[in-house]
Amino acid sequence: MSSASTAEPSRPYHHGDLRAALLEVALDLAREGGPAAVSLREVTRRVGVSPAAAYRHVRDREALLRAAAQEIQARMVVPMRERLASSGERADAAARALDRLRGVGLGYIDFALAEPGWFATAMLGVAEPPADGPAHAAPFLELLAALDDCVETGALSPGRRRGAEFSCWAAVHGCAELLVHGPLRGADPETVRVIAEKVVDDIIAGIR
Amino acid sequence: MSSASTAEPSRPYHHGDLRAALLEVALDLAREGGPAAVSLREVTRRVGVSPAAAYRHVRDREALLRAAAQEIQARMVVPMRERLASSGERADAAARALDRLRGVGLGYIDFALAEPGWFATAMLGVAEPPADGPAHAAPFLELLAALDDCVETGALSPGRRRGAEFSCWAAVHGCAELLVHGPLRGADPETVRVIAEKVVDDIIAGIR
DNA sequence: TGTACATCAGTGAACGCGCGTTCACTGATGTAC
DNA sequence: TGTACATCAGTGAACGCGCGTTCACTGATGTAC
Repeated sequence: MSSASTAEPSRPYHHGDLRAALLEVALDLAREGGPAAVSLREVTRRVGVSPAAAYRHVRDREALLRAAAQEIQARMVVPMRERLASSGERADAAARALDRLRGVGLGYIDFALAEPGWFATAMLGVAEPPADGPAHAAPFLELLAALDDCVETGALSPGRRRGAEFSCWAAVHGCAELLVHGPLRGADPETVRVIAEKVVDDIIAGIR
Repeated sequence: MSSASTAEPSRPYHHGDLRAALLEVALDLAREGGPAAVSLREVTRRVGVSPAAAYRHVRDREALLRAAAQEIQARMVVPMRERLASSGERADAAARALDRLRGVGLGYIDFALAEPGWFATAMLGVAEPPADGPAHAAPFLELLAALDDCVETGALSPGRRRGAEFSCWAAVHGCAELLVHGPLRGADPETVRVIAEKVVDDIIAGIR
């Protein structure tokens, strides 16, 4: 029992782990109303603590927001991989790599549609990656891996690899942004799915 | 002189045309700091009028912001056409149509990079088109025309026309968004230009 | 042409809101003897 | 094992900010006679 202090930085002082609680509520607020909805006053209010208490665990509002962004990025990767798993078994390694690339793109769009508040918040973390974290966002790393896989399996010629990550990211990100905020927001899921698949297929065709 | 009341709704009462002045200053503020920087108090302060005066000419803050968004959209079309004009004379009508399509995309990205505050503001007008304006934003109409031109000149098969506008818009919009807010913001103009051209060329290749 | 009147653009003050951040404090906890 | 002490997480109140919007008003203008 003397080894109670495990890997987590949780300290059962007064609250237990206020920092974790703040982050959790910040994620709730971001989910409901995007980054603008994350205020230190509302976060501390929901946790049941005075506003000033937050400053023992977080430099300022922006630091909390960036921590939330990083957490969201990590969660984004899950649906991007799930789609891969559901693509079934294919004999052709190149075809599998392309499926994976497609899944990464569609998973990105799915996430944006399912969690628009989180999606908008995650972008803040892309703009300002945390000093203690990776330079590239997790979803972007997922895309890089998928593209490299395409080259290795021969689905994408090495000559066409350069800059392909940006074209893919741009198309998929723009699609997500427009579906969430653009003139088609609120369209029926069927239509949305068709459009998302066309955008992803078009950009994959374009980089090859 | 009795026909002084021309087409414009300007009335030389106290200020002259306060509505126009409010809109102009709103555009200034949006240019400097994006939509969040457009507050009625700051707008009226700069015009030199009391905050309440604005309510004689504008329903509320959001209405002014939407008016600004529509004006920005109209201005966006200019660089999108300029690129077309500078593409020179080409014998092949199909090649000219593709040049035009390319110019529309690159002009869109150029505008976003040159005027990020305006660009962000313009998107609000896309989400909520004004009741008295067109259903589609001006830049989007420009894209539709360029694509139709491609079909007419044979640069794009009619079968591939459907949905192409969304793929193009998504790629170009995502590219702009990422160049302005993403990890590459602040990159040197040379790099930015290369990336923008690759994204545009990739998506055009993809829809054909 | 001159005067009385109606109109309504713009005023000034106030309402109530929420925010981020700071400060001296208090009181529960962990630790040293 | 028991007590004194140091630590520092959390408090409560306050600072100063800016915002959107409303209200009764005042005063310059256009118009009707």
